[in-house]
Amino acid sequence: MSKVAGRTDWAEEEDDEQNVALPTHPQITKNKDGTETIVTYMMREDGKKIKTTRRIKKTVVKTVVNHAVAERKHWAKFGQEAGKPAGPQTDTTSVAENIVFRPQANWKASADDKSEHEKKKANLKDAKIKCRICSGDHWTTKCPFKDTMAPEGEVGAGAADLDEPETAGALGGGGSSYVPPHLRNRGGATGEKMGGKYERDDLATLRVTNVSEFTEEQDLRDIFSRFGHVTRVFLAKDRETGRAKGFAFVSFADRDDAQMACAKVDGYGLGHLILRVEFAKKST
DNA sequence: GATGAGCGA
Repeated sequence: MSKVAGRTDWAEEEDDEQNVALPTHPQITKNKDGTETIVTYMMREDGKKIKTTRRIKKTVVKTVVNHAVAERKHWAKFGQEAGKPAGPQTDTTSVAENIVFRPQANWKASADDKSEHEKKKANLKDAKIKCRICSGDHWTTKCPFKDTMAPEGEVGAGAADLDEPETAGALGGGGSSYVPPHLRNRGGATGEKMGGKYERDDLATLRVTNVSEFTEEQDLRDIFSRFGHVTRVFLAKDRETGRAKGFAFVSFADRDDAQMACAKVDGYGLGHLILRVEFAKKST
């Protein structure tokens, strides 16, 4: 002990060959300088006794004690820890700094930002929307006549395609030049049901449900790509939180591969959940 | 249990 007192390090381990019964509780000695020396003994699996001496500096901290937690600390240990003394055992438990959750310091500001954003959005919504085809209060692209009529002052959609082949998609017509990626290049070699029933070529698309929120698109790609060429993986996520919503779409180049994957992956366990796979239906 | 997002006025 006197040897220990002169040391500057706070913890050390040393073997002890003594053949006496080991104390089951830590031996705590209060030192004059306000520190405490805690000596614990334990038996290692190979029969060696380990004596651990720790010298700690006590700081007075006012702590809010959760009574349920405090009470649990006195429960008898069970399982592999059965019979061990109270408190963390150094051979199985490492005690680390308590991690405290702190909301962002400027959370209020960011909340304000958001409401600003919402306001802007609302303003946009309130702004006058007038369909360029029928002058109704909807977007031109949403016009019920967009397939049959061109916006006022413009040539028909089909003719526009011929006149301006560089605009990747004025097809489907309807005014706005923007065409979302998945609708571009329609009229290519892919569409079997160009009659207009399918918004997207979903003939070889599987809907995967019961997907854990920890799953990523790559995980799904890894699973499905062994059945054939996966052309697209879409994992539905909440746009606000970024959390996976629990379902996904996986498209194959070949419908037969999709069929096989559907049969094989349905019921496959990913994470803690069991995947459910079926052919996708047209989205609403 | 859930059938994808995207622009624009």
